[in-house]
Amino acid sequence: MENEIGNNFLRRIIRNDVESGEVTKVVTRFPPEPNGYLHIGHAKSIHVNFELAQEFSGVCHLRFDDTNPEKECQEYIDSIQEDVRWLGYEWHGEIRYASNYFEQLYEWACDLVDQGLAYVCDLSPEESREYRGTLTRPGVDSPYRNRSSSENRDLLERMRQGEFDEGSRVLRAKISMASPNINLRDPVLYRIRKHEHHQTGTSWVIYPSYDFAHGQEDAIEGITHSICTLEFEDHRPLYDWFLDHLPISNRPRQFEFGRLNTSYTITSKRKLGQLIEKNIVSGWDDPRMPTIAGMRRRGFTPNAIRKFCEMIGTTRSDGVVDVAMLEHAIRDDLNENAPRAMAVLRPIKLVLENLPETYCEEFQAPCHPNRPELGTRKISFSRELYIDEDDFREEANKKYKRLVIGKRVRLRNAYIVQANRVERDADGNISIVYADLIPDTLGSDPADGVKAKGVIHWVCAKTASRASVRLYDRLFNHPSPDKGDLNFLDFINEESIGILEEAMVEASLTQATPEQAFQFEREGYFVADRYDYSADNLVFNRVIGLRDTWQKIEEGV
RNA sequence: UGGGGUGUCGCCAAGUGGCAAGGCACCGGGUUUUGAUCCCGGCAUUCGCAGGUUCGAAUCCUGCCACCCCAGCCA
Repeated sequence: MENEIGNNFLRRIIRNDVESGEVTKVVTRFPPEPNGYLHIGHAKSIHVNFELAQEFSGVCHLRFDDTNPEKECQEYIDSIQEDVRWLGYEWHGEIRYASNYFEQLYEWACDLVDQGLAYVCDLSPEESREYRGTLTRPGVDSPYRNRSSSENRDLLERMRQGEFDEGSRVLRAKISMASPNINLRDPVLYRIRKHEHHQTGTSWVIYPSYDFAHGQEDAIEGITHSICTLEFEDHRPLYDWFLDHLPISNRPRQFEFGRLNTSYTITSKRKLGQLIEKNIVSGWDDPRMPTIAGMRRRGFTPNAIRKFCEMIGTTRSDGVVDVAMLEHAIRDDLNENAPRAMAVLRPIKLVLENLPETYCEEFQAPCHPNRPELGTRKISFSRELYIDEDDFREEANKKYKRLVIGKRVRLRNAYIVQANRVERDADGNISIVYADLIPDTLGSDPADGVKAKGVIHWVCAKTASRASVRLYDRLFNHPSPDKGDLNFLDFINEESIGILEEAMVEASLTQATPEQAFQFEREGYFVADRYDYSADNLVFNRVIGLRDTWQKIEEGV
């Protein structure tokens, strides 16, 4: 297994711990705050935590770090659980909540107070900021720093009783205002928030801070390896400080890895929220969103997302992963697993004039060219077909391998045809191409030896169904839309969605199920929309196009 | 100018003193009833830079440079 997915520093650390007997049962956790939808960056974290636990026969918890009721709600709790499950992971035991431990956390706070290691501070938020100092200047002790334990205890209890206003007091650890690590300058442990909590209702008006909660939550749950992202590295001394000074026997240890950044993508919850507010996208699950829900609706598979996470590795360096890698992951999965079908996105009619009006034939076409075990599906063929307007030109150079007047082309899974002439509509656009079917070319080359240059897809006009096809593309046209001073809103790709209402698809596609993915041959991978697809309202989303070297050639000319 | 990190091909990433894996992207060629897939080949004399130690350094030492994170009663 380790050869399969390579090596990384976390795996090495855990392996050492297990081999040395330091750790007997590996326990990790994925600890999201329920204040938004999960995105591709979370997927990496989920993957890291669950896979590591699995690899070492351990377990992984799902814990909601719900210490800030103002930003959290049940909708997010529900969506997060759904997304984790959809990705294919099952957490160990019940869902955990930081709020399950509020009483214990409070007791520990009292403990610190009794030890003279925490105090109630009456500084306002503004004053507090001034006393904290700056990156280069040490902080100054709060005038309330030396209150007696009993006074602190009294004040803390009254904070809990709701006697004081929000912002008027906090409980702080007494560490050092001169620490070069700003997180150690008497950090806040509890703040007053008279806000209903989605889990605990109105039973609390004071809430623990992240720093005071996280390590202790880990200890309570017996977490052995607490894995988080790099920005928490400066908090580790504090994480350890609480464990050192509280009556806790478990020793979880924190390790940090580099957050995922992907080109042409933003993952800031605030900014993603703005896209929704400004109606640039339809919601958290818009198929262009980098959220798990969005990617799911777009047609990504859990398998592809997991593969992607393996591909990018886990390190302590922070870089930007090319979104092309993500695109590769989904193409790779769908190429292997998606059944093929034919769909004409921009139809023009092809009439085979040498066939009788009533001509009708049926073929069995393989569902997958490289996997015969996936079976076949029935496709029908008649005098009138639809082909894509891009697949016909009245004249073209020899690089163009599709249908041209006087030339031949193979109809995928069917006969070779030769174009004769066109008919135009009132606007002068080609509306019908007339052609002849070359007899006896089903599964073999023409008797006259004149082969077809290329292959195009088609659908039978008699049996095809109209479908709505949504062509999605990258949401941004800049590789780092929110880097530095850039405003991501300036780089919205206006062509990130294109809706084709008149696509024509082969009859078998009326039998799809929502979220089923197909390769529309020569076009790309498409998925039946999770919500809007039904047998009488065919709606497909383009997940990703096929690799297109022809387009490169054309653009290069 | 304080503290904590990171620097290996365009991107991700192995490598942990013995002579630069792999993937993505890209470029050639072959197969092909998808201009797809697949297959074959190419793609870092060099590891941020400069010194030093060593028979030997991406790996050890010294100095420098660049970039990221931290001054929420957010997580």
